[in-house]
Amino acid sequence: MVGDPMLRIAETLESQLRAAMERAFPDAAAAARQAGPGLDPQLAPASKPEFGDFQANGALPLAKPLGQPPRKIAEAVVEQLKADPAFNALCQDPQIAGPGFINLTLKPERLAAEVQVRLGDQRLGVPAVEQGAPVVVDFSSPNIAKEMHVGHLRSTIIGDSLARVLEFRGHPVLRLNHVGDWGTQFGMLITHLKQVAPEALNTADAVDLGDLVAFYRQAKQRFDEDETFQTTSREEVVKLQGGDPVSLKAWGLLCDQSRREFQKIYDRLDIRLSERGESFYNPYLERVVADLDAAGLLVVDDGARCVFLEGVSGKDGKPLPVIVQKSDGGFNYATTDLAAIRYRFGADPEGDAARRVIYVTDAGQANHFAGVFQVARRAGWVPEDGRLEHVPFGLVQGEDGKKLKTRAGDTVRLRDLLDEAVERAEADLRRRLEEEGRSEDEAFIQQVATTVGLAAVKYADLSQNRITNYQFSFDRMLALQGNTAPYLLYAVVRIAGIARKGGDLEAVASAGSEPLRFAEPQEWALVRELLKFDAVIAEVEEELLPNRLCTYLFELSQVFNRFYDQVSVLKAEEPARSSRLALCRLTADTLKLGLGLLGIPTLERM
RNA sequence: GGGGCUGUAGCUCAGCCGGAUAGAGCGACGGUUUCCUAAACCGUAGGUCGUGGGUUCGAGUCCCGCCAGCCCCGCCA
Repeated sequence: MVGDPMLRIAETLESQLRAAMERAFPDAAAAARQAGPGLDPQLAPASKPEFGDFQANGALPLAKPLGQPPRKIAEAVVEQLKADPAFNALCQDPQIAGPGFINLTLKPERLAAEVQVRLGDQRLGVPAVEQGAPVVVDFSSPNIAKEMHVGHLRSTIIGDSLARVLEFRGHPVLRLNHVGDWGTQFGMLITHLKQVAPEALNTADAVDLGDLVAFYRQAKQRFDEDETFQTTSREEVVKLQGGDPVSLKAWGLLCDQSRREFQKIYDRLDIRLSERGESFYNPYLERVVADLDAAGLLVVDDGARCVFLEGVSGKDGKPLPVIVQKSDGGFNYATTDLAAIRYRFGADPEGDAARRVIYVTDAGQANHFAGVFQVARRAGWVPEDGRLEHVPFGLVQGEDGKKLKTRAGDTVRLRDLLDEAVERAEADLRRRLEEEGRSEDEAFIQQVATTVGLAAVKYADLSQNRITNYQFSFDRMLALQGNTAPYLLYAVVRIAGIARKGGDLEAVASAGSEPLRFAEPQEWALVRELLKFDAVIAEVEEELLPNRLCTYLFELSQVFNRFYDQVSVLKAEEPARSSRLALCRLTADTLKLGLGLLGIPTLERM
């Protein structure tokens, strides 16, 4: 078990700095400890490479209380630091800069040693947690009888990536597909089909998914316009939820059909997912309502059973309700979500015993989840140390800046999007082959086009901070230049090329090799970039922001491309050659692992 | 009316616990290939961080007001 070298260095430095500050200013330290956690060295990664590896800003806030200029304070701290042999073993002489920053640069041999450690480590310096309670990641969640469209892409890809990161860290992850297979929509659809296409309700594959989508649209329209249809649909839902065999059979057929279509998309995108739809929680709904009642949280209002939220008021200043049972007796999505929360945190045979539950849905549902989470907490269904998190992402907007709506008909189907991505990647590849006079067989072209096209789609989505809305654009999403998946894949390909031309990447990673020797600034830049990986993974695990990983991998690729451009590897003399090969090896491993955590496979040639 | 999110270069976006001269990509302009894949590299131009206050040694970042866009607000999910 290697631990997390860079993180450990940061912690070591922090405690050394704190000790130095306390020796320099014992009175201030005592006072700070009295008031709170004590003196804070404010250690942070250096904001610019020329400042070294770390900067400590802790001298500045002391200027006022101590009545001394901050640079003088920094000098006193530095003096104490230089008296610490452990510090001197780690760092070069600290520099004081600007108004009173203390800049720290790690000793080169220390950095080289860290690279060496990671070369021999499968996990590249990222520690594995002890196996603990499961983490539930609820993502993708398409609706039965609807086709997956671009809106589902974000949830699917972001959720998958978060699950991969959590799994890599060693958490047992439950990837749950909370498909919309229950509720009013089925009442609508079954009622409509009974009238216009009854065969679809008792014969498998009597209609295909495209037809089903059309029927759904018609049913939705009738539901919005026709009060009688609305009532019949609601009755149908109650029958279904009550276990009526005819309704159940029809429902089962519809689900099977959609499920097969979803699976095709998941297979293409290499998404692993356990289906556990809304219907799964049906047997628990009554108890949810009963227990809310027993807890004294339930209020009947206008015939509906509600829990009124604390701290959230609606139009008239009245608290906002979460409706858990409709006036017609039917349950709705809030009830299902409550049952799901309870089940996921619940103890083993009747639950998942999770400690962290993550929902990857669009930001439009933020209010809904805030309400449901509050009710679950007040009902006592979230354990003390349980984390219940909504991971919202921005809406996919049309060219008009408005939400892309299913009903509007201008939705881009996910399968069409993926097809287009692969086609564009293929056309681009064929053009390159032509220009470069290369000749490749058809299998190679298909393989590369598929990988590049799908990677471009995934990366386009993941590389953006998920919280902001984005305007859907084929050109932007499928761009193959700049900060895109192909740029990262290309860096891997370049390293594979070095290996093909005689660079032994296996040997440099074996134990007992010569110490690494670096001299060029491009080498040091790459070393420093490589050593950030573990901190990035820790951050993604905590913040659930895959774009941080994307940014890192892009920067690593940039630094590598500069290195590759300006420093030759294979033609270098020893020991530079082996040391550079080692950097190539670790870069490739880091990119492969990092891209893998984004759900993107790499290539040897492209 | 209430609530949430967003507003940073021509466009699309990063910007971590408040830290030094606000960064990328695209687009524009100019350059680099007898050498490991040029899907690359280097350079130039481009900014009142929506706006007005406040907090403090220091604010794109925190607090308040305002403006703009999007989303949500009782029996759809």
